[in-house]
Formats: sequence, structure tokens, C-alpha cells
Amino acid sequence: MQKGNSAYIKNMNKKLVLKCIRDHEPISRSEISKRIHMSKPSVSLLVENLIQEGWVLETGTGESTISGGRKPVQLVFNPKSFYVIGVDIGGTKVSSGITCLNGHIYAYREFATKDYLEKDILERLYEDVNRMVEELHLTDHDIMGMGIGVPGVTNVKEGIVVDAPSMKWRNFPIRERVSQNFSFPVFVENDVNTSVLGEQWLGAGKSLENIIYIAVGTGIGSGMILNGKLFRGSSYSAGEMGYLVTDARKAKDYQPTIEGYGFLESIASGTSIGKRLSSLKSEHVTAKEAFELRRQGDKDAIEIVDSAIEHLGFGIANYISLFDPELVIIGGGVSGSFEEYEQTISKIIDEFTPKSCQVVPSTFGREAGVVGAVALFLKENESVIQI
Amino acid sequence: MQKGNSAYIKNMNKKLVLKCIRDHEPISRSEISKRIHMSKPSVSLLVENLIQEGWVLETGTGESTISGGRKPVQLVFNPKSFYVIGVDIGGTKVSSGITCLNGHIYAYREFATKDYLEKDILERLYEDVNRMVEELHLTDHDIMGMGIGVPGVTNVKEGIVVDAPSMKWRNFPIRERVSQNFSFPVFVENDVNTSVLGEQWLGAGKSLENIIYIAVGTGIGSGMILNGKLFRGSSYSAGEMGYLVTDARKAKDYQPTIEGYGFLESIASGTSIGKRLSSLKSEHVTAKEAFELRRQGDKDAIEIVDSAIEHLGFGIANYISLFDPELVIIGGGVSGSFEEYEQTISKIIDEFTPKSCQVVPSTFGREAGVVGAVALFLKENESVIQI
DNA sequence: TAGTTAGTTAGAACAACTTACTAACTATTT
DNA sequence: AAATAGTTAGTAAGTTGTTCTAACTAACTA
Repeated sequence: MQKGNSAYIKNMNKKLVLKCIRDHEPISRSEISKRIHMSKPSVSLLVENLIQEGWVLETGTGESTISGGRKPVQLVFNPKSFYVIGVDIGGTKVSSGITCLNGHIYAYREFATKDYLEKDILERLYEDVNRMVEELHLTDHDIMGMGIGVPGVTNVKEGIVVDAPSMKWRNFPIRERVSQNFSFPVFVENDVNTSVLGEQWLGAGKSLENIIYIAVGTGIGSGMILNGKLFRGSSYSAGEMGYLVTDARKAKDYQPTIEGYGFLESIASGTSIGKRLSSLKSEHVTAKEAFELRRQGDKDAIEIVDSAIEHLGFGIANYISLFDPELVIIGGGVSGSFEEYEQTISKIIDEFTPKSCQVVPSTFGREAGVVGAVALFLKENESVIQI
Repeated sequence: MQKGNSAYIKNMNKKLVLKCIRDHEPISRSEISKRIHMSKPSVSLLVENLIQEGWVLETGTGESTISGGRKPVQLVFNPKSFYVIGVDIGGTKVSSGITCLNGHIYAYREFATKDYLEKDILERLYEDVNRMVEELHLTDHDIMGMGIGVPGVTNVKEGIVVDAPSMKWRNFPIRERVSQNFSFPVFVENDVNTSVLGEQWLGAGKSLENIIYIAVGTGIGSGMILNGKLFRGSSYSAGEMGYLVTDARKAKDYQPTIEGYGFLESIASGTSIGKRLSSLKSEHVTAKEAFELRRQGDKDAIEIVDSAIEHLGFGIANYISLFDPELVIIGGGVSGSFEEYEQTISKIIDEFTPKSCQVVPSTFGREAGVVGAVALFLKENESVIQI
């Protein structure tokens, strides 16, 4: 529970006014007052504050109404009052970018993860960020903070990567390390969670309250926004969709705790599709090739890929039955083949969930990670602007 | 977003002070001031308010510290400042009760659902409530409000039962109807959800932030508390665990949308256990008898019941993988046979979830529904006391 | 009687509110 | 074209309500 005092309430109302401006710009003081049911003097004072702090700009006058009267002064949100740095650390590449408060990317960089040894990754990241900052002629004061997405379980509160196998990080205090180089606040989060935050901020899940994001690639992971907030579970490991069991009989021959990854992953992830087809064909086949072979009518490929899709479909249906979301977003490596998935999955969902639900592919391309990381920052950071 | 003013903040702080008293009673004004970092005059004022409104009582003086000083005045929460009515409407019986603010039941009544036709149920409920109120010599002013648990999908905001097959209710505006008889506020909620609220308030899930409650009986339903709040989904139908698919191959021969109830329900609910064994034995067998037969070593019963338990286990494991809860509570008709479930289910959970989780039976007996409904009221009602 | 702690009183600070004002515009009348 | 009435935007002055600090009184121990 929270203790309130005058500062708390002023901040609260300032946020409310700013949100109103962001949602309805251009807007006048007078209209804000009507919309949020706050007295005109109070609105004027708060707007004055917001203008002085740079969040809001006056952009000339608007038109009078038909019945006459003084023309209103138009107020707009200033997305360039501050900039945010988004970082996406992945198993194959580390991408970083700088965006304004509307999520527009003004600078972007990436490098291959494997080229940098464990210790060098953050060093290289530091260089990339500095170069981008210079490029945009920004000072430390212009930067609000940084969000980082990491491919593993993350203790968000402490800023520690609990376990990220692909990075070989275990209980790695990444926030502490990164913070040493910068003066602004840094937030860290699992990359699937940053993805769903990005989708809710600017993507397919815009302004929805309950969405699920499923990433199918090397493994199968998921993140969810429930009641408008990221849900992390009691130990930061909610959404482990790869562990879903969709075939109880088959599951008896499989033990995730021993194999190291989940049942559904062992059937439906990109990696396992490749593996399974490879062993059937006795030659090395990737997931991408498996999809290609399937298109060509290869019987083995059809069997493997179709069963993968089917099981994924049941996994998603189960997810929907439990969560009743407004939208399911599919991302990750295989989201490129979304059209091939779609029908089968939608059919399973329609048949096996109490209340159906739309499934769409993820909105973003290369910049997904950066946008998500920025969304994370803006969601977590206590400020007058909040998404 | 919320607009703040001085009344809002005072109410907020009043809640905080009351919570502090409830959590640490008996406690002095001075200690509250230290605990919640609020000035002594402010605490005194708020406490004065709370005393006048009846929430708090002074109970004499405590002891001075070793270093001397004036003795503190002890403050305690007054659980009898108001009473709350809890109602549990079920397919077999309708139970109602009156509790104090600590959940102690002072009056209880129930009647068989089938004895009262559709229209008469609320009439009879009205009579029961009135008799209990008289019994306890309460006036309208002593009653804070009423919570109602219903066996079906409920639109909580509007107070409408969207669909409750066992009551033959469809879009039934129950809150409106009940409110006609009473002057206090009424809240309605699905019965599984009230159960989990009850467990979080006073039962196995006390003060936990993420818990799942699973009711296995006629069907299979579930409710969940996530981040300390009841999660209802985007259309009040989250937690439809009965629809989980735990055997993709078998599922192909089954269509929940046609059959009317979910896949897991068709295997693991009490009803279906009875049904399946009945058809195998060509005689009518109930779920209870099936369990009994299994204990006696009947082969058919063992097969049917064990597969039911197993599938339920996988369903729970899936639930846990997605939610990462602190606790899973099993309730409903079969929670009596919990010991027989426990081992199998725990083993499946240990093997098939990324991070294990404790499973316990539900705490309450007959009064479960009433306590849950009261918990619902106290959770939903905007007041200075909030659970 | 000195030292300590509990609780209250007095008044300052602050934020939102109401009321009444000025500023600036439209539309209509002269 | 000028004057005027009516309307809307925004500001100023003063009130209210809440928390805070500082200083007080009350009540206790040693």
C-alpha cells in the first residue's frame, strides 16, 4: 500500500494531464479540464509545469467554436524531450538503438554475439551506445534511460540474469555492470517479455489489456500482459510454454527435467523440427529447410512439420482456455512462415477453446527487440510519462 | 488513470493506517507513525477518524519501554464494526451466512436448490438473510454488503450471470434483482473465483500473491490470483481448465464446442469418471463409487480413475508452467480423495514443469462458499477496509 | 528531578478547489 | 465600419483540506 502526500497527488495529476495530452493532442487547457474533470486553474498550473520540464509544447492557436469565443492554445506532447536506449541481447546478435518517446528509432547498431567474448559484449555495447549518442548530438541529460532484453530468466527487481544458457550467464548482475558505464537508470527483462511490451505499446496489441506473445524459434517461450500489466509469475518464470504437455501418453517417454527443455519444445520448436527431420532423413536439415521440403511435398517433412504445428496449436489453445486473452501474437524465428501455421492453429483454437481468440503475427521486424526494450523502460521507469 | 485530490489521499492514508493496525494489533499511534513513516499528528488525526467510524478501538495502555516514557495507548481493529453477508449459490444447495470483518461466521443457513423454482430462489434467500439478521439483532446499518458466488460465467461489472447452466440462468441480472431487496451494495462472482479469494484471505493461500484454485467436481474449473488480484480474463472466462487438451491424438476424436464441455473435463471430472466406468461396466456407477472400486482393486476402475488423475496432473502441470504460481489449491467434490491424487500429481508436476510448485487441498469445509463470497465483497467494495 | 516516550497543539506548506476576473474571439445590430 | 452582446480560454485571488515540522503537554522510569 502506498502513502499519499501533496507531492504524490501532484505527480499523479501531472501524469494524468500528460496522458490526456498524449491521447488527444492537439488539445487546449480548457478541453483537458473538461475531459479529466479538473478545475481550469489546476490544469493550467500542471501544464505550465509540463511545458517548463519540456514534456509539452504550445503550437499556436486553434479555431474557435461555431458560437465564437477566444481561440484555444493548442498543446502537444513533445516526443523529443528525452530519448531512450533499447538493447536486445540475443544468442546471435546484440542490437541497440535510440528512440524518442514515441518509439521512433533515430539510431541503430548491431553486432554478432559470437564475435565478442563474454566480457567484451558489454564493452562493445558501451561503444555502440556512445557512438549513437554522439551521432545524434545528445548529451547525458537528453537520455532518460535504458531497457535491455535478455534471452533468459531475469530477476527484474535486482537486475540479475538468473539463467541465460545461450549467453552462458548464470546469476549475472547485468544491471549493475551496465550501470557502471551510464548515469541513467537501466532496466532488464526477459526478451519475450520485452517483445510483448513492445507489441502492446506500438504493435498489434496496442492498448489491449490482455495479450499473449508466443515466440517460436530455437525454443518456445511466451510473455503475457494481463490486466494491462506484464505478468512475471512468482519467480520470474511465468510463460514457460515450451513445457506444456499436449500428449500425455507420449510425455511418459520424455522427461523435461532431464532433457533440459520442455515437452512442447521437443516437438514444435524450430530446433526440434530440424533435429527430428534430420534423424529421419539421416542428414542435417534445418527448420527452414524442413518447411521448404514440406512445401515440395516431402512426406517426412509433412509429417514432422504438421505434427509440430498441431501440437503448437493445442498449446496455444490451452493457453487461451486458461487466460481468455484478447489477442495472441506469434513471433520468433518461424513467424515468417505464419501463413502456413495460421489455418491449422485457428481451427484448433476454434474447436478446443471455450471462447475463441484472434491470432496474428508479430508486427515488428529487425527493430522488435529495441522497441520492446524501450517499452520496458517506459513501463518500469517511475516518471511523469508512463505507457 | 486516477485523479487525486485531498480526499483521495486522506482515504488512502486512512486505509494504510487501518491496515497497519490490522497487521500489528495491538499497536500505538506512535508505533504506527514510525512504521508507515507518517507524522504523529497525521496518524493521530486518522486514528481519531477511524475510532469515530467504529473501525478501531482503544484497549487500555501498554507497557513503557525499558528506558521509561509515557505508556502507549493500544489500538486494535474492531472486526464487529460491520458485518458482511456471503452467499453461495450452487447447483445442489444455496448457502448463506453472516460474518464479521475477520471472517468469523455468526449465522449460517442453507436450502436445497431443487426445492425452489427459478424465481423462488432469491425470494427464499431474502427470507434466510432476514432471519439471520434478526437472529443477530443487526440493523441495516450494521451490514456492509453482500457477496454472491454463482456457478457460471459472471459479468462482475454489471452483476449479470452470463451463463450458469445448472441454474438455467442466461444473462440473468442477479445483482439488480438482489439489490431490490437490500440497501447495501452487492457483488457477484463466479464461485471458483470466490473460492480462491477465500483461500487467499483466510485459507491455504493466505497473503500469497499468485495462487491457483482448481475445483474438480461435476466439471473442472479454476480461478487464479495473479499479482495479488483476481484474474478474470478479457471476457470473464479465464481459468477454463476443463478445456485443456492433454492428449492431442485423442482430442481429434473429440470436439468440446459440440459436446458442450471441455476435453479434460471429459476425462478427469467426477461426472465423466462415473460415466466412463458406467459404460465399461454396463451399470450405473458414480465417481465416488469408482474411487471405492479402485481401492478394492477393480481393474476397470483403476484404469479409468488413474488415467483421470494423470490427465488432471498434466493439466495442472501445464497450468503451473504458464503461471509460475506459489501454490496450487485443489477443491471441489473430489478434494476429499486428495491423498489418492497427491502423489501422482506431484510427481507429474516435478517432472514436467520448469519450476515445481506445492499442491494442497482446500482449507474450508461447508462454509467455503460463504467465506469466499465475503472475501469477494471485501475485495471489491471500495472502503477503508480492504483485503 | 532528569531523562524518555506518547500524544497533542499551532502554524507553515502545498495542492486542488471555487469564484470572479481579463483576454480574445464570433455574430449581430446600429 | 463601429458598437455591442454573447461565448470561450485562460488567469488571479482567496478558501479548503491535508500533511508536515516544531514545540508543546502528559505520563512514565530510574
